[in-house]
Amino acid sequence: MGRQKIEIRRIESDEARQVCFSKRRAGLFKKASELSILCGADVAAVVFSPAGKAFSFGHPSVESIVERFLASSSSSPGAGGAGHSSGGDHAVSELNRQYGELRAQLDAEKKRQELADETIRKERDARSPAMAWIDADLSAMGYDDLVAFWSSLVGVQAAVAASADQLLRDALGRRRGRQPAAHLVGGVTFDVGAFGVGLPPPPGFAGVDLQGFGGQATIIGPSF
Amino acid sequence: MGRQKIEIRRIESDEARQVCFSKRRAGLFKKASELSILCGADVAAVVFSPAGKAFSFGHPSVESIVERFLASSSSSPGAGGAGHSSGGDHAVSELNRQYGELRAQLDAEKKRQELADETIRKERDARSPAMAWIDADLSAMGYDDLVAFWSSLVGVQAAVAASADQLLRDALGRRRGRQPAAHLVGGVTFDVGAFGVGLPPPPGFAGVDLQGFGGQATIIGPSF
DNA sequence: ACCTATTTATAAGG
DNA sequence: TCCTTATAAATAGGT
Repeated sequence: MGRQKIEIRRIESDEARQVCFSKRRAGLFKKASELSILCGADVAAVVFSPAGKAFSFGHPSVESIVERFLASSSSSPGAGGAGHSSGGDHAVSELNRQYGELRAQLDAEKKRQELADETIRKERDARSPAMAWIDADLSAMGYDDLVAFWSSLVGVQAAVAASADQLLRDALGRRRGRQPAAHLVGGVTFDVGAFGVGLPPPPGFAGVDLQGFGGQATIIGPSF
Repeated sequence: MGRQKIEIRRIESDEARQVCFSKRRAGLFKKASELSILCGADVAAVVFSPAGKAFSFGHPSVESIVERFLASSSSSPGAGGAGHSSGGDHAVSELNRQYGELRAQLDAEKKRQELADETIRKERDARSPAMAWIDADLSAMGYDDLVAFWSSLVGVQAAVAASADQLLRDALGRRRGRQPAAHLVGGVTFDVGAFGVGLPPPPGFAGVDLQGFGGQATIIGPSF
Protein backbone atom coordinates (compact mmCIF):
# COMPACT_ATOMS: atom_id res chain seq x y z
CA MET A 1 0.00 0.00 0.00
CA GLY A 2 2.49 2.54 -1.00
CA ARG A 3 4.64 3.95 -3.72
CA GLN A 4 5.31 0.47 -4.85
CA LYS A 5 3.70 -2.87 -4.31
CA ILE A 6 5.68 -5.31 -2.21
CA GLU A 7 5.57 -9.03 -1.96
CA ILE A 8 4.44 -10.42 1.34
CA ARG A 9 7.71 -12.07 2.22
CA ARG A 10 10.27 -11.42 4.87
CA ILE A 11 11.90 -8.03 4.42
CA GLU A 12 15.64 -8.58 4.21
CA SER A 13 16.89 -5.13 5.15
CA ASP A 14 17.07 -4.87 8.93
CA GLU A 15 16.26 -1.21 8.90
CA ALA A 16 13.39 -1.46 6.48
CA ARG A 17 12.02 -4.38 8.46
CA GLN A 18 12.13 -2.38 11.66
CA VAL A 19 10.40 0.60 10.07
CA CYS A 20 7.75 -1.60 8.56
CA PHE A 21 7.22 -3.33 11.88
CA SER A 22 6.56 -0.08 13.67
CA LYS A 23 4.17 1.19 11.04
CA ARG A 24 2.24 -2.00 10.64
CA ARG A 25 2.08 -2.73 14.34
CA ALA A 26 0.38 0.59 14.82
CA GLY A 27 -1.88 -0.11 11.90
CA LEU A 28 -2.82 -3.51 13.26
CA PHE A 29 -3.71 -2.13 16.65
CA LYS A 30 -5.75 0.61 15.07
CA LYS A 31 -7.67 -1.93 13.03
CA ALA A 32 -8.22 -4.02 16.13
CA SER A 33 -9.49 -1.00 17.98
CA GLU A 34 -11.87 -0.02 15.20
CA LEU A 35 -13.21 -3.55 15.01
CA SER A 36 -13.93 -3.63 18.71
CA ILE A 37 -15.65 -0.26 18.67
CA LEU A 38 -17.58 -0.58 15.43
CA CYS A 39 -18.83 -4.07 16.08
CA GLY A 40 -18.79 -4.30 19.84
CA ALA A 41 -16.46 -7.24 19.60
CA ASP A 42 -13.88 -8.23 22.15
CA VAL A 43 -10.47 -8.12 20.59
CA ALA A 44 -6.95 -8.84 21.71
CA ALA A 45 -3.76 -8.60 19.71
CA VAL A 46 -0.30 -9.43 20.93
CA VAL A 47 2.85 -8.82 18.95
CA PHE A 48 6.45 -9.71 19.69
CA SER A 49 9.02 -7.78 17.76
CA PRO A 50 11.81 -9.78 16.14
CA ALA A 51 13.91 -8.54 19.03
CA GLY A 52 11.54 -10.11 21.50
CA LYS A 53 9.81 -7.02 22.79
CA ALA A 54 6.10 -7.41 23.47
CA PHE A 55 3.28 -5.09 22.36
CA SER A 56 -0.39 -5.62 22.86
CA PHE A 57 -3.86 -4.29 22.41
CA GLY A 58 -6.87 -5.57 24.29
CA HIS A 59 -10.51 -4.72 24.56
CA PRO A 60 -11.60 -4.94 27.26
CA SER A 61 -8.16 -6.34 28.14
CA VAL A 62 -5.73 -8.86 26.76
CA GLU A 63 -6.03 -10.94 29.88
CA SER A 64 -9.79 -11.26 29.78
CA ILE A 65 -9.75 -12.22 26.12
CA VAL A 66 -6.99 -14.70 26.58
CA GLU A 67 -8.77 -16.24 29.50
CA ARG A 68 -11.95 -16.65 27.53
CA PHE A 69 -10.07 -17.94 24.57
CA LEU A 70 -8.18 -20.54 26.56
CA ALA A 71 -11.36 -21.59 28.31
CA SER A 72 -13.28 -22.09 25.11
CA SER A 73 -10.39 -23.58 23.22
CA SER A 74 -10.08 -26.38 25.74
CA SER A 75 -13.07 -28.05 24.14
CA SER A 76 -12.77 -26.51 20.68
CA PRO A 77 -9.73 -24.68 19.32
CA GLY A 78 -9.71 -21.30 17.68
CA ALA A 79 -9.60 -20.44 14.04
CA GLY A 80 -7.02 -19.34 11.51
CA GLY A 81 -3.28 -19.27 11.79
CA ALA A 82 -0.22 -18.63 9.75
CA GLY A 83 2.90 -20.33 8.55
CA HIS A 84 5.90 -21.06 10.74
CA SER A 85 6.29 -23.38 13.67
CA SER A 86 7.69 -22.85 17.13
CA GLY A 87 6.51 -23.24 20.67
CA GLY A 88 3.23 -24.76 20.98
CA ASP A 89 0.45 -27.08 20.55
CA HIS A 90 -0.61 -29.97 18.42
CA ALA A 91 -3.74 -30.65 16.44
CA VAL A 92 -4.58 -27.00 16.10
CA SER A 93 -1.10 -25.97 15.10
CA GLU A 94 -1.26 -28.52 12.35
CA LEU A 95 -4.49 -27.07 11.10
CA ASN A 96 -2.99 -23.64 11.37
CA ARG A 97 -0.03 -24.78 9.37
CA GLN A 98 -2.21 -26.14 6.62
CA TYR A 99 -4.26 -23.00 6.69
CA GLY A 100 -1.22 -20.83 6.31
CA GLU A 101 0.07 -23.04 3.56
CA LEU A 102 -3.16 -22.75 1.69
CA ARG A 103 -3.17 -19.02 2.13
CA ALA A 104 0.34 -18.83 0.75
CA GLN A 105 -0.66 -20.95 -2.20
CA LEU A 106 -3.65 -18.78 -2.81
CA ASP A 107 -1.49 -15.69 -2.79
CA ALA A 108 0.85 -17.33 -5.24
CA GLU A 109 -2.03 -18.21 -7.50
CA LYS A 110 -3.29 -14.69 -7.39
CA LYS A 111 0.09 -13.40 -8.33
CA ARG A 112 0.30 -15.77 -11.24
CA GLN A 113 -3.15 -14.70 -12.23
CA GLU A 114 -2.13 -11.10 -12.22
CA LEU A 115 0.81 -11.89 -14.42
CA ALA A 116 -1.38 -13.82 -16.79
CA ASP A 117 -3.91 -11.03 -17.00
CA GLU A 118 -1.13 -8.57 -17.53
CA THR A 119 0.28 -10.69 -20.32
CA ILE A 120 -3.08 -10.90 -21.98
CA ARG A 121 -3.53 -7.17 -21.73
CA LYS A 122 -0.15 -6.48 -23.25
CA GLU A 123 -0.68 -9.06 -25.92
CA ARG A 124 -3.93 -7.36 -26.83
CA ASP A 125 -2.32 -3.96 -26.93
CA ALA A 126 0.56 -5.12 -29.05
CA ARG A 127 -1.80 -6.79 -31.38
CA SER A 128 -3.93 -3.73 -31.74
CA PRO A 129 -2.59 -1.58 -34.57
CA ALA A 130 -0.70 -3.95 -36.76
CA MET A 131 -3.09 -6.84 -36.45
CA ALA A 132 -5.94 -4.50 -37.03
CA TRP A 133 -5.11 -4.02 -40.63
CA ILE A 134 -3.53 -7.38 -41.18
CA ASP A 135 -6.77 -8.94 -40.10
CA ALA A 136 -8.76 -6.27 -41.82
CA ASP A 137 -11.37 -7.44 -44.17
CA LEU A 138 -10.54 -5.73 -47.40
CA SER A 139 -14.04 -6.23 -48.67
CA ALA A 140 -15.27 -4.12 -45.82
CA MET A 141 -12.90 -1.27 -46.51
CA GLY A 142 -14.04 1.85 -48.18
CA TYR A 143 -12.08 3.36 -51.02
CA ASP A 144 -10.33 5.87 -48.80
CA ASP A 145 -9.31 3.12 -46.45
CA LEU A 146 -7.93 1.11 -49.29
CA VAL A 147 -5.95 4.06 -50.51
CA ALA A 148 -4.50 4.60 -47.08
CA PHE A 149 -3.73 0.92 -46.80
CA TRP A 150 -2.05 1.00 -50.15
CA SER A 151 0.16 3.85 -49.21
CA SER A 152 1.13 2.18 -46.00
CA LEU A 153 2.18 -0.88 -47.93
CA VAL A 154 4.30 1.31 -50.13
CA GLY A 155 5.97 2.47 -46.95
CA VAL A 156 6.64 -1.05 -45.83
CA GLN A 157 8.07 -1.94 -49.19
CA ALA A 158 10.27 1.08 -49.11
CA ALA A 159 11.63 -0.09 -45.79
CA VAL A 160 12.18 -3.58 -47.04
CA ALA A 161 13.80 -2.32 -50.18
CA ALA A 162 16.07 -0.02 -48.26
CA SER A 163 17.07 -2.76 -45.91
CA ALA A 164 17.72 -5.21 -48.70
CA ASP A 165 19.59 -2.66 -50.72
CA GLN A 166 21.75 -1.80 -47.77
CA LEU A 167 22.45 -5.46 -47.25
CA LEU A 168 23.46 -5.84 -50.87
CA ARG A 169 25.76 -2.88 -50.79
CA ASP A 170 27.34 -4.10 -47.59
CA ALA A 171 27.83 -7.49 -49.09
CA LEU A 172 29.54 -5.87 -52.04
CA GLY A 173 32.01 -4.26 -49.72
CA ARG A 174 30.79 -0.76 -50.39
CA ARG A 175 29.82 -0.26 -46.79
CA ARG A 176 28.96 3.31 -46.12
CA GLY A 177 28.06 3.53 -42.47
CA ARG A 178 25.11 1.20 -42.12
CA GLN A 179 22.11 3.29 -41.20
CA PRO A 180 20.47 2.63 -37.84
CA ALA A 181 18.94 -0.41 -39.45
CA ALA A 182 15.35 -0.16 -40.50
CA HIS A 183 13.00 -1.86 -38.14
CA LEU A 184 9.55 -1.73 -36.68
CA VAL A 185 8.98 -0.01 -33.42
CA GLY A 186 6.01 0.21 -31.17
CA GLY A 187 3.85 2.59 -33.12
CA VAL A 188 4.60 0.70 -36.31
CA THR A 189 6.98 3.17 -37.82
CA PHE A 190 9.66 2.39 -40.32
CA ASP A 191 12.96 4.02 -40.67
CA VAL A 192 13.35 3.94 -44.39
CA GLY A 193 16.51 5.90 -44.47
CA ALA A 194 16.93 8.10 -47.50
CA PHE A 195 15.00 5.98 -49.91
CA GLY A 196 11.87 7.27 -51.46
CA VAL A 197 10.86 4.23 -53.41
CA GLY A 198 7.77 5.30 -55.29
CA LEU A 199 5.89 2.30 -56.45
CA PRO A 200 3.40 2.86 -59.23
CA PRO A 201 -0.20 2.48 -58.16
CA PRO A 202 -2.16 -0.46 -59.50
CA PRO A 203 -4.77 -0.10 -62.26
CA GLY A 204 -7.65 1.40 -60.42
CA PHE A 205 -5.44 3.75 -58.55
CA ALA A 206 -4.22 5.82 -61.46
CA GLY A 207 -4.36 9.43 -60.44
CA VAL A 208 -4.94 8.75 -56.78
CA ASP A 209 -2.93 10.99 -54.56
CA LEU A 210 -0.95 8.57 -52.48
CA GLN A 211 0.80 9.65 -49.36
CA GLY A 212 4.44 10.07 -49.99
CA PHE A 213 7.16 8.31 -48.10
CA GLY A 214 10.64 9.58 -47.76
CA GLY A 215 12.35 9.56 -44.42
CA GLN A 216 9.97 8.37 -41.76
CA ALA A 217 7.05 6.39 -43.03
CA THR A 218 4.27 5.77 -40.59
CA ILE A 219 1.85 3.09 -41.47
CA ILE A 220 -1.68 4.31 -41.35
CA GLY A 221 -4.24 1.57 -41.28
CA PRO A 222 -7.91 1.65 -42.21
CA SER A 223 -9.40 2.79 -38.98
CA PHE A 224 -7.41 2.78 -35.79
CA MET B 1 -12.49 3.11 3.73
CA GLY B 2 -15.36 2.95 1.39
CA ARG B 3 -18.00 4.79 -0.50
CA GLN B 4 -18.43 6.99 2.46
CA LYS B 5 -16.43 7.79 5.52
CA ILE B 6 -17.80 6.43 8.75
CA GLU B 7 -17.25 7.44 12.31
CA ILE B 8 -15.55 4.94 14.51
CA ARG B 9 -18.47 4.30 16.79
CA ARG B 10 -20.70 1.33 17.38
CA ILE B 11 -22.73 0.47 14.29
CA GLU B 12 -26.38 0.43 15.29
CA SER B 13 -27.82 -1.71 12.53
CA ASP B 14 -27.49 -5.35 13.53
CA GLU B 15 -27.06 -6.49 9.97
CA ALA B 16 -24.60 -3.80 9.00
CA ARG B 17 -22.63 -4.53 12.15
CA GLN B 18 -22.48 -8.21 11.32
CA VAL B 19 -21.31 -7.51 7.79
CA CYS B 20 -18.71 -5.09 8.98
CA PHE B 21 -17.52 -7.57 11.59
CA SER B 22 -16.93 -10.27 9.01
CA LYS B 23 -15.08 -7.99 6.65
CA ARG B 24 -12.93 -6.33 9.25
CA ARG B 25 -12.16 -9.54 11.08
CA ALA B 26 -10.77 -10.90 7.84
CA GLY B 27 -8.90 -7.69 7.24
CA LEU B 28 -7.41 -7.74 10.73
CA PHE B 29 -6.18 -11.29 10.37
CA LYS B 30 -4.70 -10.51 7.00
CA LYS B 31 -2.84 -7.58 8.47
CA ALA B 32 -1.64 -9.72 11.34
CA SER B 33 -0.44 -12.31 8.90
CA GLU B 34 1.39 -9.77 6.78
CA LEU B 35 3.06 -8.30 9.82
CA SER B 36 4.30 -11.68 10.94
CA ILE B 37 5.63 -12.56 7.51
CA LEU B 38 7.10 -9.22 6.54
CA CYS B 39 8.80 -8.57 9.83
CA GLY B 40 9.32 -12.03 11.20
CA ALA B 41 7.33 -11.08 14.26
CA ASP B 42 5.26 -13.39 16.40
CA VAL B 43 1.66 -12.27 16.30
CA ALA B 44 -1.57 -13.42 17.85
CA ALA B 45 -5.02 -11.95 17.47
CA VAL B 46 -8.16 -13.18 19.14
CA VAL B 47 -11.61 -11.86 18.37
CA PHE B 48 -14.94 -12.64 19.96
CA SER B 49 -17.94 -11.75 17.88
CA PRO B 50 -20.73 -9.89 19.63
CA ALA B 51 -22.52 -13.22 19.61
CA GLY B 52 -19.65 -14.74 21.51
CA LYS B 53 -18.11 -16.76 18.76
CA ALA B 54 -14.32 -16.89 18.89
CA PHE B 55 -11.93 -16.34 16.01
CA SER B 56 -8.19 -16.22 16.16
CA PHE B 57 -4.99 -15.91 14.26
CA GLY B 58 -1.62 -16.94 15.58
CA HIS B 59 1.90 -17.11 14.34
CA PRO B 60 3.35 -19.47 15.28
CA SER B 61 0.27 -20.14 17.41
CA VAL B 62 -2.01 -18.21 19.69
CA GLU B 63 -1.03 -20.38 22.62
CA SER B 64 2.68 -19.84 22.29
CA ILE B 65 2.21 -16.08 22.01
CA VAL B 66 -0.14 -15.93 24.96
CA GLU B 67 2.22 -17.97 27.04
CA ARG B 68 5.10 -15.67 26.25
CA PHE B 69 2.96 -12.64 26.81
CA LEU B 70 1.72 -13.74 30.21
CA ALA B 71 5.22 -14.68 31.24
CA SER B 72 6.65 -11.29 30.32
CA SER B 73 3.59 -9.17 31.09
CA SER B 74 4.97 -8.35 34.48
CA SER B 75 7.30 -5.77 32.94
CA SER B 76 6.08 -5.36 29.37
CA PRO B 77 4.02 -2.33 28.34
CA GLY B 78 0.60 -3.62 27.37
CA ALA B 79 -1.58 -1.21 25.48
CA GLY B 80 -5.14 -1.13 26.62
CA GLY B 81 -8.44 -0.91 24.86
CA ALA B 82 -11.77 0.59 25.82
CA GLY B 83 -14.75 -1.09 27.36
CA HIS B 84 -17.07 -3.80 26.20
CA SER B 85 -17.78 -7.43 26.74
CA SER B 86 -19.55 -10.49 25.59
CA GLY B 87 -19.25 -14.17 26.14
CA GLY B 88 -19.21 -17.55 24.51
CA ASP B 89 -17.17 -19.76 22.22
CA HIS B 90 -16.92 -22.03 19.23
CA ALA B 91 -13.89 -22.73 17.17
CA VAL B 92 -12.52 -25.74 15.38
CA SER B 93 -15.54 -25.80 13.16
CA GLU B 94 -14.71 -22.24 12.25
CA LEU B 95 -11.17 -23.16 11.36
CA ASN B 96 -12.42 -26.00 9.26
CA ARG B 97 -14.89 -23.71 7.59
CA GLN B 98 -12.19 -21.20 6.76
CA TYR B 99 -9.96 -24.00 5.58
CA GLY B 100 -12.61 -25.32 3.24
CA GLU B 101 -13.33 -21.84 2.06
CA LEU B 102 -9.71 -21.26 1.23
CA ARG B 103 -9.48 -24.54 -0.61
CA ALA B 104 -12.53 -23.64 -2.65
CA GLN B 105 -11.04 -20.27 -3.43
CA LEU B 106 -7.81 -21.89 -4.44
CA ASP B 107 -9.63 -24.20 -6.81
CA ALA B 108 -11.45 -21.26 -8.30
CA GLU B 109 -8.20 -19.44 -8.76
CA LYS B 110 -6.67 -22.39 -10.50
CA LYS B 111 -9.57 -22.61 -12.86
CA ARG B 112 -9.31 -18.94 -13.64
CA GLN B 113 -5.60 -19.41 -14.15
CA GLU B 114 -6.20 -22.15 -16.64
CA LEU B 115 -8.58 -19.97 -18.55
CA ALA B 116 -6.08 -17.17 -18.57
CA ASP B 117 -3.30 -19.41 -19.79
CA GLU B 118 -5.58 -20.76 -22.45
CA THR B 119 -6.39 -17.27 -23.58
CA ILE B 120 -2.74 -16.38 -23.79
CA ARG B 121 -2.00 -19.50 -25.79
CA LYS B 122 -4.74 -18.78 -28.27
CA GLU B 123 -3.75 -15.18 -28.49
CA ARG B 124 -0.22 -16.25 -29.28
CA ASP B 125 -1.34 -18.69 -31.93
CA ALA B 126 -3.55 -16.17 -33.63
CA ARG B 127 -0.74 -13.71 -33.53
CA SER B 128 1.78 -16.10 -34.91
CA PRO B 129 2.01 -15.75 -38.70
CA ALA B 130 0.91 -12.25 -39.44
CA MET B 131 2.45 -10.61 -36.42
CA ALA B 132 5.61 -12.51 -37.01
CA TRP B 133 6.53 -10.47 -39.99
CA ILE B 134 4.84 -7.30 -38.93
CA ASP B 135 7.01 -7.34 -35.85
CA ALA B 136 9.97 -8.64 -37.75
CA ASP B 137 13.11 -6.68 -37.37
CA LEU B 138 14.12 -5.86 -40.88
CA SER B 139 17.66 -5.24 -39.81
CA ALA B 140 17.86 -8.81 -38.66
CA MET B 141 16.55 -10.27 -41.88
CA GLY B 142 18.82 -11.90 -44.35
CA TYR B 143 18.58 -11.08 -48.02
CA ASP B 144 16.48 -14.11 -48.82
CA ASP B 145 14.08 -13.21 -46.08
CA LEU B 146 13.79 -9.72 -47.39
CA VAL B 147 13.07 -11.00 -50.84
CA ALA B 148 10.36 -13.24 -49.51
CA PHE B 149 8.97 -10.39 -47.49
CA TRP B 150 8.99 -8.18 -50.52
CA SER B 151 7.07 -10.65 -52.59
CA SER B 152 4.53 -11.10 -49.87
CA LEU B 153 3.99 -7.38 -49.81
CA VAL B 154 3.43 -7.45 -53.52
CA GLY B 155 0.70 -9.95 -52.87
CA VAL B 156 -0.92 -7.77 -50.29
CA GLN B 157 -0.83 -4.82 -52.59
CA ALA B 158 -2.34 -6.87 -55.34
CA ALA B 159 -5.20 -7.72 -53.06
CA VAL B 160 -5.68 -4.15 -52.03
CA ALA B 161 -5.51 -2.99 -55.59
CA ALA B 162 -8.02 -5.57 -56.70
CA SER B 163 -10.37 -4.66 -53.94
CA ALA B 164 -10.08 -0.98 -54.63
CA ASP B 165 -10.46 -1.49 -58.33
CA GLN B 166 -13.56 -3.56 -57.80
CA LEU B 167 -14.95 -0.85 -55.62
CA LEU B 168 -14.27 1.74 -58.30
CA ARG B 169 -15.90 -0.29 -61.01
CA ASP B 170 -18.90 -0.95 -58.82
CA ALA B 171 -19.19 2.70 -58.07
CA LEU B 172 -19.14 3.42 -61.77
CA GLY B 173 -22.10 1.15 -62.20
CA ARG B 174 -20.20 -1.43 -64.22
CA ARG B 175 -20.87 -4.11 -61.65
CA ARG B 176 -19.94 -7.45 -62.96
CA GLY B 177 -20.68 -9.96 -60.23
CA ARG B 178 -18.61 -8.78 -57.29
CA GLN B 179 -16.01 -11.42 -56.67
CA PRO B 180 -16.10 -13.22 -53.31
CA ALA B 181 -14.54 -10.11 -51.94
CA ALA B 182 -10.85 -10.21 -51.26
CA HIS B 183 -10.01 -10.53 -47.62
CA LEU B 184 -7.52 -11.98 -45.24
CA VAL B 185 -8.24 -15.27 -43.60
CA GLY B 186 -6.52 -17.18 -40.87
CA GLY B 187 -3.53 -18.45 -42.78
CA VAL B 188 -3.03 -15.02 -44.27
CA THR B 189 -4.11 -15.81 -47.78
CA PHE B 190 -5.45 -13.32 -50.24
CA ASP B 191 -7.95 -13.90 -52.90
CA VAL B 192 -6.65 -11.50 -55.48
CA GLY B 193 -9.11 -12.48 -58.13
CA ALA B 194 -7.80 -12.24 -61.63
CA PHE B 195 -5.33 -9.49 -61.06
CA GLY B 196 -1.69 -10.17 -61.39
CA VAL B 197 -0.36 -6.83 -60.43
CA GLY B 198 3.34 -7.05 -60.92
CA LEU B 199 5.06 -4.30 -59.08
CA PRO B 200 8.57 -3.48 -60.15
CA PRO B 201 11.21 -4.41 -57.61
CA PRO B 202 13.07 -1.65 -55.84
CA PRO B 203 16.66 -0.68 -56.66
CA GLY B 204 18.63 -3.48 -55.15
CA PHE B 205 16.12 -6.06 -56.26
CA ALA B 206 16.64 -5.81 -59.98
CA GLY B 207 16.88 -9.27 -61.40
CA VAL B 208 15.69 -11.02 -58.29
CA ASP B 209 13.31 -13.80 -59.03
CA LEU B 210 10.23 -12.85 -57.10
CA GLN B 211 7.51 -15.31 -56.42
CA GLY B 212 4.65 -14.74 -58.79
CA PHE B 213 1.16 -13.95 -57.74
CA GLY B 214 -1.85 -14.67 -59.83
CA GLY B 215 -4.88 -16.21 -58.30
CA GLN B 216 -4.13 -17.24 -54.76
CA ALA B 217 -1.32 -15.39 -53.16
CA THR B 218 -0.07 -16.79 -49.92
CA ILE B 219 2.04 -14.54 -47.84
CA ILE B 220 5.28 -16.11 -46.82
CA GLY B 221 7.06 -14.32 -44.08
CA PRO B 222 10.72 -14.39 -43.09
CA SER B 223 10.77 -17.38 -40.80
CA PHE B 224 7.63 -18.96 -39.53
C1' DA C 1 9.21 11.90 11.60
C1' DC C 2 6.93 13.80 7.60
C1' DC C 3 5.38 13.55 2.41
C1' DT C 4 2.70 11.58 -1.37
C1' DA C 5 2.06 8.24 -5.03
C1' DT C 6 0.00 3.91 -4.89
C1' DT C 7 -1.87 -0.01 -3.18
C1' DT C 8 -5.37 -1.86 -0.01
C1' DA C 9 -9.24 -2.10 2.62
C1' DT C 10 -13.98 -1.39 2.56
C1' DA C 11 -18.82 1.09 2.77
C1' DA C 12 -22.68 0.80 -0.12
C1' DG C 13 -25.70 -1.35 -2.95
C1' DG C 14 -27.43 -5.50 -5.71
C1' DT D 1 -22.30 -14.18 1.54
C1' DC D 2 -20.45 -12.73 -2.87
C1' DC D 3 -19.62 -9.23 -6.45
C1' DT D 4 -18.79 -4.54 -8.02
C1' DT D 5 -17.69 0.19 -7.51
C1' DA D 6 -16.40 4.53 -5.45
C1' DT D 7 -13.74 6.13 -1.68
C1' DA D 8 -11.28 6.31 2.48
C1' DA D 9 -7.04 4.45 4.63
C1' DA D 10 -2.77 2.42 5.04
C1' DT D 11 1.70 2.55 3.82
C1' DA D 12 6.46 1.98 0.68
C1' DG D 13 9.93 4.92 -0.58
C1' DG D 14 12.08 9.09 -0.14
C1' DT D 15 13.41 13.40 2.29
